[in-house]
Amino acid sequence: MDRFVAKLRGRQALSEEDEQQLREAGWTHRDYARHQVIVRAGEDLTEGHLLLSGFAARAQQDNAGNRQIVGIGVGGDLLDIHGVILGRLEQDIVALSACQIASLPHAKIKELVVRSPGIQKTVWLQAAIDHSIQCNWIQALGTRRGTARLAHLFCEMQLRLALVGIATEMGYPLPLSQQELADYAGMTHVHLNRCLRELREARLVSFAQGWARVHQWERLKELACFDEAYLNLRLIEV
Amino acid sequence: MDRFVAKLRGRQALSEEDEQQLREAGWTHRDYARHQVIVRAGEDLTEGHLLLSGFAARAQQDNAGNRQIVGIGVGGDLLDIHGVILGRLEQDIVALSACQIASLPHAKIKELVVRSPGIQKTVWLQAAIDHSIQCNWIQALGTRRGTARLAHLFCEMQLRLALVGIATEMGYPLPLSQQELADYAGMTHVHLNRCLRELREARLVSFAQGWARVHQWERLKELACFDEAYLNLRLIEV
DNA sequence: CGGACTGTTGAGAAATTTCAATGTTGGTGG
DNA sequence: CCACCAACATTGAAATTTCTCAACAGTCCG
Repeated sequence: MDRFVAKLRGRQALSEEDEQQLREAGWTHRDYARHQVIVRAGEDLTEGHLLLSGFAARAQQDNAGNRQIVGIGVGGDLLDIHGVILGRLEQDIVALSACQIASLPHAKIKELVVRSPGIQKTVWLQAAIDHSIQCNWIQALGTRRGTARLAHLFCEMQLRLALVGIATEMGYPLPLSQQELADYAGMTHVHLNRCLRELREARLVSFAQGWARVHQWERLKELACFDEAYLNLRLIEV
Repeated sequence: MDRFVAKLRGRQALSEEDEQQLREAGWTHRDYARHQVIVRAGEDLTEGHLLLSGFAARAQQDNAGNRQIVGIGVGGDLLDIHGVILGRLEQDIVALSACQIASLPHAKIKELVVRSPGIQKTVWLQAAIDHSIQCNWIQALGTRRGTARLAHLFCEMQLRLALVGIATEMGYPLPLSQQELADYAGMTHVHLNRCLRELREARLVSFAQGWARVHQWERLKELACFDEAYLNLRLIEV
């Protein structure tokens, strides 16, 4: 059942005992449809959410109604680590596709973390990688524009999804509308559309009907100034 | 000596015992001058760094040489929490002003965190707030431009510095050159200069010689669509 | 005094947004 | 099966923002 708990284990060298504890912690499984809200901003939060399959967005809205997607979660991601300590999130977490979610009460998470150094490390590691991804996205927003910014996005997704076996040589799913992608990339959907066309015509990446395909990895990386070190894809020893 | 350890305590309700443990953990004190590198990107990292006084920037550079400041640390901030688990950072941490730093070996940090739930909570809380700040900065970069983006920056700094008693009704220090501020705001220093002028002429904020002063807090907040909830300024119970 | 860094301004070029219109697709009910 | 509607995608053109290039003033320091 929980191939993603196993995935976490494989990546971060959890012991069998830790894995056992995780599996039997008493996860509640729930399915969400596209556009359903998984966690609502500002509401009291008593459970942590693990995304087993599908795509989820962390979206923030300001008083003026502008929406910014501040992060995208993919299979195997803990979606609201920081909610455990704060007891709420400032962002909505929204399903971008059909999602399978496993959730666990905060109390139980805290207990697991205290009891097992391996689990604690796993959680911290995910937090550290999330942080790293955000830093790099800030860099992309601040220093790159148009096509280069999008190139970064497609590079990052390619690697994150390859890690969990979702991206193949046929490309990968990325179930966002152009409007949603624009909310993530920090540009208007009109401009996004034109940038996508440029990338397509340069035969670097194509994106249509929620499916992305990288045609020229090296040149795309170059355009994006993409350095994958920040994703910490290789194992880290305890 | 450690008024900032005490500050952490005050804010997050550490027990006296925790505070005692923190104080006596064996911090190494070091002073840095403006522009000195405190942590270098990619190098092995064996200590965590607490900024006692001064300002520090997390700065990231890409192959093309573009520099982005992804965060600013102020007195009382743990600068490299995530380095504890990753063993290195992808960013340089650079002193923006004279800085007093207290550092502690990772092993000791891990030990403290395991031994004391209060300290663990303090560290997590800081990580969660850092995350929150980053999310909001991503939102600012993605949805606001020019003066509104800067307005957000000045609002945030006002509150973060007021919390540690640095911002008063006379304003607050912000020891960045316009070039550095531009590297943070994701715009050119030329454009930044013009935006600063606009803010000054609108009598919302003034910034000169490393000193910022907010003249019309409410109107500034409004321009920035600033909602301070994300800073979690109020206490959170254990 | 000269040199480096910082801040300021102007003007034209380029990127991006805004507004508006049109095409395309997929689903739903008749 | 078709008509129709609602998202979604695409394009054009003008307005606005931002960048680039270039020049110049101020300050600090050796």
